[in-house]
Amino acid sequence: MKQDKLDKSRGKSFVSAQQVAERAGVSRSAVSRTFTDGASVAPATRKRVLQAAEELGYTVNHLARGLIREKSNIVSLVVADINTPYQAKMTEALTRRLQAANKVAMIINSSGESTDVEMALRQTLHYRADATIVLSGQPKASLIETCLNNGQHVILINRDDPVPGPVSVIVTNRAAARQAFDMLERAGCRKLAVIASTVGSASLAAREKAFVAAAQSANIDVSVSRLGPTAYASGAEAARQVLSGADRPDGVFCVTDLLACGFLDAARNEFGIKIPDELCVVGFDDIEQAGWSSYELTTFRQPIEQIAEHVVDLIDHHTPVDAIQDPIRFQAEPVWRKSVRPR
Amino acid sequence: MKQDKLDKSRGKSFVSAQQVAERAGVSRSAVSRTFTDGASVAPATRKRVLQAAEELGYTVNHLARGLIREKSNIVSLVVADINTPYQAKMTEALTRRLQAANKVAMIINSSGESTDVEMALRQTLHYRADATIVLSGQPKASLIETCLNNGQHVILINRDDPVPGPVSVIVTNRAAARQAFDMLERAGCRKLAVIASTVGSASLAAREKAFVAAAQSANIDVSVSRLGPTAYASGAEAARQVLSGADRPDGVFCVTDLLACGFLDAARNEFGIKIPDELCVVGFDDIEQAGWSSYELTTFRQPIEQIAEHVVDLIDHHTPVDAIQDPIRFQAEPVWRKSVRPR
DNA sequence: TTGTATGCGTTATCAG
DNA sequence: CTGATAACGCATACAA
Repeated sequence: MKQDKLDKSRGKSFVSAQQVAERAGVSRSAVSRTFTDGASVAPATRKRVLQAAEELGYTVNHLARGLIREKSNIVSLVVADINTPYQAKMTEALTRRLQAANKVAMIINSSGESTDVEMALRQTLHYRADATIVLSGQPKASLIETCLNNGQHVILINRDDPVPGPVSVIVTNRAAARQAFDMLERAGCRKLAVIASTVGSASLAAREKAFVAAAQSANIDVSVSRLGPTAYASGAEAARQVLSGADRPDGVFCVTDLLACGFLDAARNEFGIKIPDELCVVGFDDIEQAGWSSYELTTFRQPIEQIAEHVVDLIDHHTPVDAIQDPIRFQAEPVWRKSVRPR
Repeated sequence: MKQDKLDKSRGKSFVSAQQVAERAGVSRSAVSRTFTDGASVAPATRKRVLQAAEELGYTVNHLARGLIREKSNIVSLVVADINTPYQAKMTEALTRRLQAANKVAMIINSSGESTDVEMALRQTLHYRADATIVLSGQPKASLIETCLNNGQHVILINRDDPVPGPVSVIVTNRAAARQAFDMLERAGCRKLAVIASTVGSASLAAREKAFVAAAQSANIDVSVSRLGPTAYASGAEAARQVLSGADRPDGVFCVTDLLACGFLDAARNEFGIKIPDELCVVGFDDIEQAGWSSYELTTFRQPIEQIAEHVVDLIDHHTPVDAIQDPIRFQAEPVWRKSVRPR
């Protein structure tokens, strides 16, 4: 008996409620009740159980608990480029708030191939996640439906696909892009360029199109460059192409801050262009680097904390919806720094 | 009967092996065997099961599987500043490789308070994670021991605490710091400064001390600044303090690239100092921004991919160790760019 | 190869 | 307030 307990405590294996019950001299149920919120258990019993648990190093097995409660408290985050400043920030906010709501984040790295997103969603199902938050990739509608059918909550962030079922949370891309045009137009820019990317999501495409539309309806010349992923190097490459031509643009809208940083660096260091005197640049996202003194980039801030808060709320209250939902929109606010001439 | 199946398939709830078995006209075990590697099942049966599963949208419940196999395939990652370039990169590499090894990463955000790390480790136990990888924070030895006692693998990355039990993976901080000194000394620097941080981990402290020791044994003057967390702003602030004095240093070792970026920006943009002509700067980590053309920072690269590969290997092979293990060391290689004068 | 029976660690239900 | 018992979904030893 005693021997058995000793073995267990050293035995490199998890302690069960049964063992705690034996040590405390109560039933399994008493132990269970001690660890479930709102269960009634006498203070004395509770105390004895708690002590036994402490001594044995007992921890409730959430795998088993999730099995019977049909609620795992796991939320999966499907994300591709966690190492990208924007995604990293979003991931940080989401995991922090999820944790505060007594949930835990399982992160699914869907980098690269198209099959990966599929695998990712599969994992989500394997572990019976209560919800899936998609930050990257374009999951097939059929897979989303599977998640939904299994009672999972599916939340799409900044991928405004016209898929019915999941809840979409997006930022006011079009309005912000129009505002970006206004900024540049008022700064006196008369020849514009927008730097987008080849792997653009719906959000990025929306920014690009809205900007172009605004420029065209104001009869101002615009060109569009897409040459590479949404990364620093692509922005620099775009600058090389766009700025080496005869008539350079005097105003540029980069669909992403990362692109803008690359563009700015190439423009200044390779072409010796003065920002914002000769060229104005507007970015999007307000990543940390946008505020660094080498960039001082005028951009649009995504309200990441608000988005994260809202998403976690959504999951917590779990309003199951059958109908097609309108996406929830958050305002992207302009952040004035020094890459655009004032007024 | 039939009605029941229909209800289940629409009923926003997960499908069980039982339901698949009924539809395929086989036993539960047949279904189970179809989905377990290396189990013997007739091709015909297998096919029928697979089809039924497909139709019903069945997915193996890894929670239940983990319960009986005593192996959840969950690995938890304890990390504080995921939004920091270095940690983000490491997290990306780890999650990607974990996934390739058929495991899934549960991320525990241990930002802020000291109790958080404790809570984090607790979560790790709740979900019966097979292993815990600690990237941030200083978990109490007692908690680590609890994890170990429960048969978990504990891996500490870049926190070379003298705790027996867990496996430590670290980078050759001291050697690299000495090399940093050599770089600066050969570049002709005669008055040095090291920029560290107030919340320094053991790794950061090791870099600082080794650099100072090297300088002192060569009879070269060194000062140490620690004013803030390991962040861009702290580096900039350090520059303001260090460079406003009468006799400025002509060589600086920043314990982290993030600090170095802040230092460089302040030095150039606020003091008009020419890098590397008037001042040489060396960083550590080789984050992406170190390669951006505004910085061109000479630094030391942490072999993140190698580390991640090794860590995942370690978890896969699960060599249980009772003895105190020597930390596994990886070489941090110098990356020459333009913030240090050549020769 | 297949099916039956048992157990994994929990919690919910129902008597007491 | 407490204890016995039946699920939860799955994998396996054993018998067929």
